[in-house]
Amino acid sequence: MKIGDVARRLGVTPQAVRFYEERGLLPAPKRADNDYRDYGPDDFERLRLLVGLRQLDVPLDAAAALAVLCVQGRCDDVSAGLRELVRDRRAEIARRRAELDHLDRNLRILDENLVAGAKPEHAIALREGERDDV
Amino acid sequence: MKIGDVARRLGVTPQAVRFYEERGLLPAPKRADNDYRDYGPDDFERLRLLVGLRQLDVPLDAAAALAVLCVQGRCDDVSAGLRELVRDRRAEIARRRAELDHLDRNLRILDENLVAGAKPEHAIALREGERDDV
DNA sequence: GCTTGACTCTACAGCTGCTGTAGGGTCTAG
DNA sequence: CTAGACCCTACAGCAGCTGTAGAGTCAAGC
Repeated sequence: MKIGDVARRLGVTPQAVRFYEERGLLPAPKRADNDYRDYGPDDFERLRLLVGLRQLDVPLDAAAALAVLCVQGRCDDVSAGLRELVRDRRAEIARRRAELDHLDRNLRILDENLVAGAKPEHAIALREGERDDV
Repeated sequence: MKIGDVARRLGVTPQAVRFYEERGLLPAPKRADNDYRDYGPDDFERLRLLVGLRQLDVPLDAAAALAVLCVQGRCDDVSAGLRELVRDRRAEIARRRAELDHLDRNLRILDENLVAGAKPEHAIALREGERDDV
């Protein structure tokens, strides 16, 4: 299979696939006579795992490490590592959600102040983190 | 005021402040005899606005543009631009929240599957965007 | 007067995870 | 034979900084 085919099937760009290879996160597939990359089922599977993990927002290096364990059939290690990773990811997501909520609240307050006629330079105050005048 | 002082008061690093200046988002302050940057009240105020807007996750260029209008006293323009920006930011936040929720749901499902003893390589499927096997 | 430590300066590399561009080669259909 | 869709490499760029190297400056304490 050519790079465009695997990329299409996995919903990524050919550049991304080359990028993974260049970073050593995927083994280089064999090349056809015209020097085109030629992906076999194993290559495809490994890339599929990598892409699937990336869609779960797993950092690239961790995703690659898990994918390699996976194709080596070391499922138990993978399972353990993966559950830990999932825990971390979900904690991070909770954190980011809280951040977004906080941000949204501040933006709402800013908007309300502006509607009420507050001058922008006063409405834009520093929030939490460092105080100044307020 | 020296760069470390303004940075501390605004809760950012001196490098960040230099970075803003280098990118033309802040005017270069005058220099003391020893070539240290010397920030006056106006410099400080402009930086304060910039930092405040950044804390609201306003993109750097937009934040800089608003800050300059602000210190020029064109409050009405600022107010209008700012309200529009706030609207965009909040929409973006809602979008990102939805993404995070989606992600968290998928991670939860993955975790449940792993707990139930599913093999990782099957549990890690591609979600929405491109189908494959599921 | 000397050292120590905390600051300042410039200039540039690196981070994440790709995307885009330039400048070429290759394959396929009409 | 040509047009268009693909493939190749190599490198620059994005956001918004952070970190590092190498050097100067300043205040306090001995």
